Amino acid sequence: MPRTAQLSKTERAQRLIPIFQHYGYDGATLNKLASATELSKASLYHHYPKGKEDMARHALAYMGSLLQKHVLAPLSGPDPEQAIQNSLSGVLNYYNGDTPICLMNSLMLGNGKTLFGKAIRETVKVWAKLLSQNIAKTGIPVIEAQEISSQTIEAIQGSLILCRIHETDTHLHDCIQNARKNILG
Amino acid sequence: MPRTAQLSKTERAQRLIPIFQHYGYDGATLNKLASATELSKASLYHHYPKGKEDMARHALAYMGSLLQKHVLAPLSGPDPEQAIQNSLSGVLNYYNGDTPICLMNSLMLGNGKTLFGKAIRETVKVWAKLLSQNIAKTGIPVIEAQEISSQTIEAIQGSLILCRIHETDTHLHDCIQNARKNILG
DNA sequence: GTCTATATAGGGATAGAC
DNA sequence: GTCTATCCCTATATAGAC
Repeated sequence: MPRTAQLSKTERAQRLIPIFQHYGYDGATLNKLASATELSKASLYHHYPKGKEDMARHALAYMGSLLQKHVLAPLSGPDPEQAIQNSLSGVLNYYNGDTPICLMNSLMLGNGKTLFGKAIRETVKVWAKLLSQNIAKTGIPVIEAQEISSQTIEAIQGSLILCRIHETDTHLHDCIQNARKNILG
Repeated sequence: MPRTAQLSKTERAQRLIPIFQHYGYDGATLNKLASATELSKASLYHHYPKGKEDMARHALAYMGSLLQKHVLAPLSGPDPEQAIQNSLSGVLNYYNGDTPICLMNSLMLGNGKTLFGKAIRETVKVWAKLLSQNIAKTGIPVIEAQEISSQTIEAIQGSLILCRIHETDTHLHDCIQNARKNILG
């Protein structure tokens, strides 16, 4: 355990994330990022030599690790129905604010899309594939399982949009409830 | 018909919109907006005295008029099932690119959210209310109709996110197909 | 590893000629 | 109604002291 820095790498990522979520890549200024981390702009460059791009990359990587932990890893369990159940619950832990926001979505505009669009696309593909495989394992035809998987992820993303618009978390919770019903009966 | 300007107000709005859609409010620079309209930055200020805020406001207003025409007006028809059918078809006309993008969604970050968040929220509320009223008129209990309406708009927004990520329009078309089935059987 | 100070570019916005 | 030229400010990034 390094005892040198005031904030650990993880803690810094946790401070950077809300800025990118609320302002997007182009709207996230170094002044905002410096305030959030309680560092000077120059100090930020010590930790993130390539500047804002590095900061966003680390923020995205940290959220990627949380997605892995809460949403994707559960989909590798032995029992498909339990796996889906756990993964859907994990979605609520992954998107966990009063008004939950998807960092990947916030980074899909302007320079953010140019820099991270490909990585985000691949992440979403992995999620959709793992979910569809589990749905198929419950006895649903593969083609149909793929459709349900895709619709589920779309519903989650859509609910997050409405959460952002109405500044609430109810749409996401309702969405997960519906997903449970639709997939698991 | 004024024959003075090279581009009409509507034509200018049509040029500004893609910039705000792809870059968001903060990412849409005056240089990009000037290029898109084939005007100098100074000329833009003649048409939009308050600058970028005015440009985004006009872009949003123009898309609002299209939403009214394609999606909302049909919901005032006499036959609720036909109204829903026409409105869902209208959604495909409203979001009409190779990779359809929602301007309101692109403006829900950073300064865009500060400036237009309230107006966007009200627009979505109107849409949800009109849709739910029509669903209720088909004989579905009001509470349930509200849920279906909300879920439909969420599904549309979610499908647009996936269209943006995968650079396609298929998710939106599939979404509208499913909405037809879900609501109209 | 942190900071102040600074360099350089680009952003939004305006003046004023045509 | 359009433009060039300009202004001021902020944004990103770097230099170099501590």
